[in-house]
Amino acid sequence: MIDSLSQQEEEIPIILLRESLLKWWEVNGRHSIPWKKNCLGKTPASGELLDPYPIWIAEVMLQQTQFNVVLPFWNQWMNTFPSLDSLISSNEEEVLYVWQGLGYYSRGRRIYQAAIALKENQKVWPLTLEGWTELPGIGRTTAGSILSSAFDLPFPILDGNVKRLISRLIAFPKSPVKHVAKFWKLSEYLLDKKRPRDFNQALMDLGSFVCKPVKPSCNICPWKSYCIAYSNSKPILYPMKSVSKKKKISVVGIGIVTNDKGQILIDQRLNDGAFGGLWEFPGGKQKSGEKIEFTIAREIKEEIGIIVSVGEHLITLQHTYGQKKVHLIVHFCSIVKGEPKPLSSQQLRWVGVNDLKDYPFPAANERINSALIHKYAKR
DNA sequence: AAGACGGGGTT
DNA sequence: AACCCAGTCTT
Repeated sequence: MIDSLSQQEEEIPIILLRESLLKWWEVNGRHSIPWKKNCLGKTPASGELLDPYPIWIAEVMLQQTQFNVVLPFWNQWMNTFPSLDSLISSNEEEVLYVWQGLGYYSRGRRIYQAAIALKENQKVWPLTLEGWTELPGIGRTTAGSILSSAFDLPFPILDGNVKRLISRLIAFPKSPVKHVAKFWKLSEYLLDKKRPRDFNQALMDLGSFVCKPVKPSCNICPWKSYCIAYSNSKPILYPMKSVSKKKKISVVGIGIVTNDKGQILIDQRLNDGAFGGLWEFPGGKQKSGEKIEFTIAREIKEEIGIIVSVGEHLITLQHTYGQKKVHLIVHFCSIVKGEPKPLSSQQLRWVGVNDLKDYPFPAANERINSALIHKYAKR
């Protein structure tokens, strides 16, 4: 049972670790976080309750975004939506407007969805892990942060900082990603149950100021004398990475459906999901054993509800985005039967080749568009 | 170009 | 439960 604590780990000196960390934090931690002040603008006493609303907003903003980036957006947010009630009486569009520039817009959308859910729950703030995690956009780490920050309740956290700290502390020889259960147990085990708010913040501060991913400042680390990676080895080796899997190539068949006016059929993707709201030519992923012409016909039947015959090849291109490689194989098609319907997109449109430039396409499609323009110019 | 990252979705 | 994903930033 690798995910439970070994005897050796149960002997790690938690009392000394807690004491030394909190002592370090009192001098060197971040103590000017606006959402961690009470209504008098003071640092709260142990056990004192804080308003969860500003903390919730901050913690969601802090997902994959650094503190100094978040701060101005949080200020703007609190000016625009100072309370849960003001957020509820607003709408998604205004929320996204305030979110503009912060990235990961689904976070903003989920905050709004969660606000609506809270309203239906009589606007009572949850006091349990499940109560928070069932809200959109809140996983276990964010829930633990909110519960410990707002109510000083003893819930652990496990973000990248904590995974790195623990990996180094015990010189864990594998990727934490594969052993999250064990890391959750260790985070809970380490947590000072008498001062969860301060302790979790101290963990984060230690991770961002001292136990950094590169160039950790071990010489000033309060855990220097307890850290196995420091004493034995090189801290920089941890956390271990999981063996990188090679990115898989997917093959996508795309149809240029034309009508007798020489127009081309394009569709607008749904707003949520990949390339939300952008326009594309109909098509989709090739299934194993499928001929690409069949893929195109099948996808167009599923997405547009028409039967097409797949004709001349236009272009094949490769594109890499994120972790994925795609091969796009593009064929002309003509309608054999049926009336186009937007079965899995927002809308369809017949457009002339010269009007394609007026519609936003995913980057990979630009080369298809220029191939089309080229082709039509020669006719 | 490739990896890290927290929540969520899928299998 | 074990993966995989989208989107953004860092290396």
